[in-house]
Formats: sequence, structure tokens, C-alpha cells
Amino acid sequence: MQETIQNILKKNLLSITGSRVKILELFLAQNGALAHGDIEKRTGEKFDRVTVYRTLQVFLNKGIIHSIPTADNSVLYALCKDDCAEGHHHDNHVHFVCDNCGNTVCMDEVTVPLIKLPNGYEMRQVEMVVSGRCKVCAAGKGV
Amino acid sequence: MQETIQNILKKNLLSITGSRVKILELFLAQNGALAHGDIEKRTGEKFDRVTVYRTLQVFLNKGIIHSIPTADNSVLYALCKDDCAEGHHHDNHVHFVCDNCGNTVCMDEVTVPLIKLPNGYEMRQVEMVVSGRCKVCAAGKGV
DNA sequence: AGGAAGATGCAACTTTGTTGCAAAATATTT
DNA sequence: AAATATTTTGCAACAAAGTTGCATCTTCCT
Ligand SMILES: [Mn+2]
Ligand SMILES: [Mn+2]
Ligand SMILES: [Zn+2]
Ligand SMILES: [Zn+2]
Repeated sequence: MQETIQNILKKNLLSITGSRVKILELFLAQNGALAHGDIEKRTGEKFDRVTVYRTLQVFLNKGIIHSIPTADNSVLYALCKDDCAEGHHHDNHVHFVCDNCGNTVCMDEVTVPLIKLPNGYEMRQVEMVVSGRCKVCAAGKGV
Repeated sequence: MQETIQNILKKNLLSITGSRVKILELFLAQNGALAHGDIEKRTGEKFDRVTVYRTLQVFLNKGIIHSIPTADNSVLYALCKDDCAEGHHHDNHVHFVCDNCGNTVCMDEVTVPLIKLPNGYEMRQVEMVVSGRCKVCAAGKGV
């Protein structure tokens, strides 16, 4: 995995630094999305808050991660699995936010359906966020 | 219109106060969505910031307005046109955010398509936000 | 190893949102 | 139309979230 991380950074022409490696590790270990706050907690006192902000910003621009709009307007990020590039993202999958455990996941196998807009509107990107109870919470009868 | 506003408030068992009337006026005058900041600007120095927050919160709870998730995670609100009630909203329409002019509108005539989730997931709410260029901006060749 | 380019931490600041409480406005009762 | 009860508001103080400039430290390249 260490290998993978280095490759991701190199492929994106980014220098390999402690914070970038650590934050990428977190994303790869996690199968869901992470908020800025999550990352701060899990990196402990290791990095400055500002560095985390800047690292996420760089990852976003490079198309390494994408942000997820949520109903409660907290900012979440998840790894891009498709071949997103600088500027152009195309993660056209649905996101699921669990009301119970708070976990948010990319549903890579569920693609956002096409819709028809009224005349004159030009569609560029479509985001679809579903909330409810996740597999785990639904099975566990709501913990 | 003054009549309508009073009615909306009464119907929802809310006392009629300056801030509530003024903020409802803004929503009725606007055909798009408003951010907290917009409202503060347009009410001038008339109301305290806290009052605006609390008014929006009350309107949300009563189902007078609904919030719109956006990709850049700014909080937007728009009038509910359906018969949303306290607790239960059902504005299952698509929202459109214009990349050019920043305007956000409810597309009441475009309903969010049904999707099928992987086994075990329980869907409660679906949000769909489209971004691109709005009718006005697309026609005006991007201002 | 040395130097240029880039990343980080710190401090200071802005913006956004929250809470408790007394004063003011609104609704209700007499 | 008062008087009273109930809500709402503004203020102050605070907390959280995000931004910027700049000096210092790291990384990368030769
Ligand atoms: Mn995703
Ligand atoms: Mn809407
Ligand atoms: Zn869950
Ligand atoms: Zn527009």
C-alpha cells in the first residue's frame, strides 16, 4: 500500500510529504468518506489544521478525492475511483449517508440516472445523495 | 401578498413578527434560493444575525422552506411549494445551481428519479442537485 | 552536497454558527 | 383596553470552521 500511495502522488506530480502520505493512508484504509474533522482527529497532533486544509484542497484539484454534498452541509471527501483528472471529475455515482451511524459511502455500482432538464438549461454535473439507514444499521435494527 | 404572508404564518401557528414577515417577503419575491448571507444583506441592518438564523430554523421545522445541499457546501434555502408539514418534507424535485450566475432554483417540474440501492440499504430521502448554466446564462452566451 | 521550488507551521484574522439571558414584542385573557 | 402570559428578539460572549501572509523547514533535482 505504501507503494500505491507513492504512485498516486507521483502520478499527480505531487511531492511526497508526511501529511499527504498519512492522509492518503486514511482514505485508503477507510471505505467511506471523511470529514476534515475526522482527519484531524485521526492524525492526532501530527499536522497543523492548515496543512490538512491545504492537503485536501490539493487532492481535490488533482482529482484524487471528490467532495460530497450533504443535506446537513458538512463537507465530506472520498477517494475518486474513476479516472478523474485535474479539473474534470466524473464520479457519477450515488452517495449514501446513514442517518443512524453517520457513515457516508460511495455507491460505485449505482450510477446517477439521466434526467431531462427544461429547455435552455445546460447540465454539467449531477449529484445524487441518498440518506437512510445503511446495511449495517438496518441489519442491527438501529443499534 | 401581505395577506399571503400572514396566512402562511397563521397556518403554521407562528406569531407574526417583523423578521418573519420580511424574510418570507424575500423568499416570495425571489424565484430562486437564498443563502443566510443573502438574507442578511437584503434585510440590511434591520435584524440581528441570530434572529435570521432562528427564523430560518423555525421555517425549516415548520416545512415552510427546505434546505438545498450544494457541491460547495454553502447552505441554501427555498420555499416549499408542495404541502410539506412539520417534520415531513416532500420536495422531491431537482435543484439547479448555475455555475455562471450562482443562482439556484427549484425545478418543480423535474422530479427525482427512483433508483435501486444495493441490498440492505433503506432509503429515506434522495437529493439531486444539477449544476451547469441556467437558461438565462446559456442564452446570453455566458454574460 | 547544494540550491531552487514547494510544503509546512504559526499567528492573526474572518466568517459562520451557537447559547444564555434580559428586554421587548406579540398573543391571550379578563 | 389593560393586564398578563407567552414568544421572540438583540446583545454579548463564545465556539467552530476556514483563510492568509510569511518565515522556516523539506523535498526534489542536478
Ligand atoms: Mn463518491
Ligand atoms: Mn427546492
Ligand atoms: Zn449506518
Ligand atoms: Zn445563471
